[in-house]
Amino acid sequence: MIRVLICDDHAVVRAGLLALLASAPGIEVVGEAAGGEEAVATAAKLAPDVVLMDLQLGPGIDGVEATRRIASPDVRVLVLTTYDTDADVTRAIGAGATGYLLKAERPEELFAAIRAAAQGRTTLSAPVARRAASAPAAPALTDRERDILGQLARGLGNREIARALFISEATVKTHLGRIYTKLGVDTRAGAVAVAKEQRLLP
Amino acid sequence: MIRVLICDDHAVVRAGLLALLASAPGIEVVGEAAGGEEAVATAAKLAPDVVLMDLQLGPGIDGVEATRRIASPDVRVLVLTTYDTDADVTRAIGAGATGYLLKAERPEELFAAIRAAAQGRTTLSAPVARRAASAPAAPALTDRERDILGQLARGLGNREIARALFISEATVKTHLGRIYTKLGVDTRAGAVAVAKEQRLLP
DNA sequence: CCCCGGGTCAGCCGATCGGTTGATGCCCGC
DNA sequence: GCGGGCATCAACCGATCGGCTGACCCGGGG
Repeated sequence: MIRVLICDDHAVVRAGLLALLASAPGIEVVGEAAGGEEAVATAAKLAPDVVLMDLQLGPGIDGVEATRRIASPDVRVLVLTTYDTDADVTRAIGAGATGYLLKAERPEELFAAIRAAAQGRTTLSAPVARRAASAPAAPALTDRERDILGQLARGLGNREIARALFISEATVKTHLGRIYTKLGVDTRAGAVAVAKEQRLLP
Repeated sequence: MIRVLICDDHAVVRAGLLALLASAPGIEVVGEAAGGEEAVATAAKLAPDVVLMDLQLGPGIDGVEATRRIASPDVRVLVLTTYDTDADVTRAIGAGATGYLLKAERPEELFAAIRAAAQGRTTLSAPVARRAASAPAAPALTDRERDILGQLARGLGNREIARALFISEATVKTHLGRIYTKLGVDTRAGAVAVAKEQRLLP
């Protein structure tokens, strides 16, 4: 039996997955977690074979960070989430996830992915794999650029962003220019829109 | 038996709900739908007592519109979704939803809400009801203001927005000013951030 | 009938933004 | 040890934005 731990911040979804996986032969749900910290603690205690991990976990550490702390050859992490933006996929894989599935996938795919993950084999949802192949060159913002973008999304002006981050206004403008280029926009409003769309901000 | 139709664009979630509701006494799932149009058609054909409706349904008509077309004294619509923004709640209730539940709710609450909905009684998730009580005065943008906001979120300048909507630049600025006031911001970037946060745009 | 909310438009102002060019310092990998 | 990516800063420019005041038209409800 493959021992599975479910991590999702929505109780209804957890219960649904629990009931769904009960019908899957060879798979046994041994525990649930509603948040990142809880997932890390429960995974350490139960030592499951596979952790089904959602990326959006409300307050506390997010699914990527939880994945980073849990993933190991003994405990595989299979991401099961709604979105398939470049940023999410690359961050999750980078954090050590053994697979990346979309909730839109058919349940049989989920079962198969869990079994594959238990053996250390990676599974990517079709849309994810397809876009990974025809990589449109991911923008990949730097940490500092994300900082600026975060302040920008609060509606701050350049002067205010500068003060908030203890740098000069000139530097803010430089970073913004590069952000525009990477995101393919030319205004702050457009940058915020893309950032929210691509889930580049927490 | 209460006959239930499940509408959600995520196959895994549908399967989960199906399995979960199978364990609820007195509740019987008679069908599934992955999109708005499909939900309307299936509801018409099966005449379920309650439709479990997600608001985010990918392409096509959204959950609110589907609710509007389905809701009746014979077919109650119970919204089951992730977000609880003012805009979503008011639009759903306005469209005739008999209840508004969050996926974060405990499964027992879901069962109870389905039974309540079947009898025409309204159920609101605790967080939803709480905020409805202490109403912080919903902004409520006009149709035209939403139009402007939509173009703004594409990163367009005032001149471009004006051309896109066949109005003068002056009018765009007037609308923008009112949008800022209603959203409690004072820059276009801030307006886009709030719009995405509050899910004011499709 | 008149008022009011929503949409439209105008002109003016100072402040801010976006683009450009150029430069310095740091740390990492080859 | 040297290039290169990253972060930092400067000065300049024209274009745009945000705030303001005032105005017109339309449609519907009191």
